[in-house]
Amino acid sequence: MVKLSRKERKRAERKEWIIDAAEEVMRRSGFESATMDEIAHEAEVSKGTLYLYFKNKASIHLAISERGSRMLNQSLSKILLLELSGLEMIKKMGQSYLGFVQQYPIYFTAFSYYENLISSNETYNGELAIACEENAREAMTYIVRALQIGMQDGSIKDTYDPKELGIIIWGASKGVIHMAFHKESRNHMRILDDVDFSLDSIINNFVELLGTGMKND
Amino acid sequence: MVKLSRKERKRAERKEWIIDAAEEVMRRSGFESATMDEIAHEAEVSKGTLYLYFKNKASIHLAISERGSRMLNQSLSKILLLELSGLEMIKKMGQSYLGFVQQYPIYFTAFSYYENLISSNETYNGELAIACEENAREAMTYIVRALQIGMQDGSIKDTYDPKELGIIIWGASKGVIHMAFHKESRNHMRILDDVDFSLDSIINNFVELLGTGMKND
DNA sequence: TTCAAAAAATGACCGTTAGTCAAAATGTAT
DNA sequence: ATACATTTTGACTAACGGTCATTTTTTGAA
Repeated sequence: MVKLSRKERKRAERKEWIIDAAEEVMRRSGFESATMDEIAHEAEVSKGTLYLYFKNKASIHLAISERGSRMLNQSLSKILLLELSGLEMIKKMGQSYLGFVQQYPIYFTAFSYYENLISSNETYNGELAIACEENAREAMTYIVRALQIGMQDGSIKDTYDPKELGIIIWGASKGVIHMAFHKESRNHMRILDDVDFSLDSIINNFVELLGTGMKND
Repeated sequence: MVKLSRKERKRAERKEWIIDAAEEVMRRSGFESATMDEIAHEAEVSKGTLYLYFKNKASIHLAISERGSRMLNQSLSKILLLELSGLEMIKKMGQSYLGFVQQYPIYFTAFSYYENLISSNETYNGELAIACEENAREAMTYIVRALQIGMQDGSIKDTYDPKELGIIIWGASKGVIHMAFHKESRNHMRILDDVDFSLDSIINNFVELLGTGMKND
């Protein structure tokens, strides 16, 4: 049993190593343009080996998304442990999400990609996809928990259903950060060119706006 | 000059015809899976002909996005002509956007796709891409105009910068609709499965929430 | 240490698809 | 009717994701 476990550990390490390589290649070329040959080369294995560890290219992408969402959850979960009002927790989560996106843009790109492909690809049903969904569900529970805390401590209106409000906050945050993020990282999206607000300013105002909307008077 | 114009008109018609076919194929198979051969077959032309009208596959996708964003703008622009307060205009725009997405899901998918690919593909710099950007900028001006009207008629707080608020509203709306939309159209995204709110309910509450946040007290 | 059986890794190969281009078909003007 | 210009065609190429027979490495019993 010990031997099997060592083998498994080695296999897991190798898998992580391949994900590292894939992240690097995708950082350079984007998910579409990254080829399996490139990834294999970067990981210093043959192409065939990639397929011993991952079913196909989409699986590699999913593995990156899973890793990213797990990391994000870790930082969100900590917020619930702080001595804050529910409303402040929600605000903190927004900032935390932004910080995550800024620190690891590759994961944000991966998430966006994931959501676009999920509907059209068979692979997005397997084990890894379920893990991603599970992570997303977990993130949602953190938000809902903070909302419930806020409704209890009186910092957040209790006229909304916390679950529904959670979906709204989650979706809206993603949308705003998506937009603001693209403003930072691209030469395209010219809608935003004649607007010189910083990403932080946009997010802060957004959090303020949502906060006012759900604040208890 | 008249002859040249006729020729040009014919060419433009043919182009629209190809876009129609491409939309149909992508509705069936999704953008990724749609092949140029399929599109050619659907449009009843040879593959080579596609390339006489569009530089490449990405261009066809852009043409669809351009068409969609032009349609959306048309419905947004009408709202500015109504006898409404600025705040009501903004709410109406949100509903209008939702209606558009529900009526023409293919364009919403195209927009999402567009935003994911824009950074990685060369084609997203040419004439069509500029037209898309121009449409997006135009949509933004409608939102900003409504916000300015609202700040003038007193229905919207004037503590925010209208342009910045415009970006926030636009981004947040896209995010919420994106999420709610996927809930409707997919069997995935299981975060949302144990939540049985309707798309309309989510959007209404979102509009309500944002509205409260920017309402003048 | 030796060796054979099992496991892991390899890369030449295959099918598919975006994109090209020489040849064919169609349109136009005299 | 003919010659010239324009448009269309589809066989072809290159590149990529994915496969699998073969080679290399690991393992453990003698």
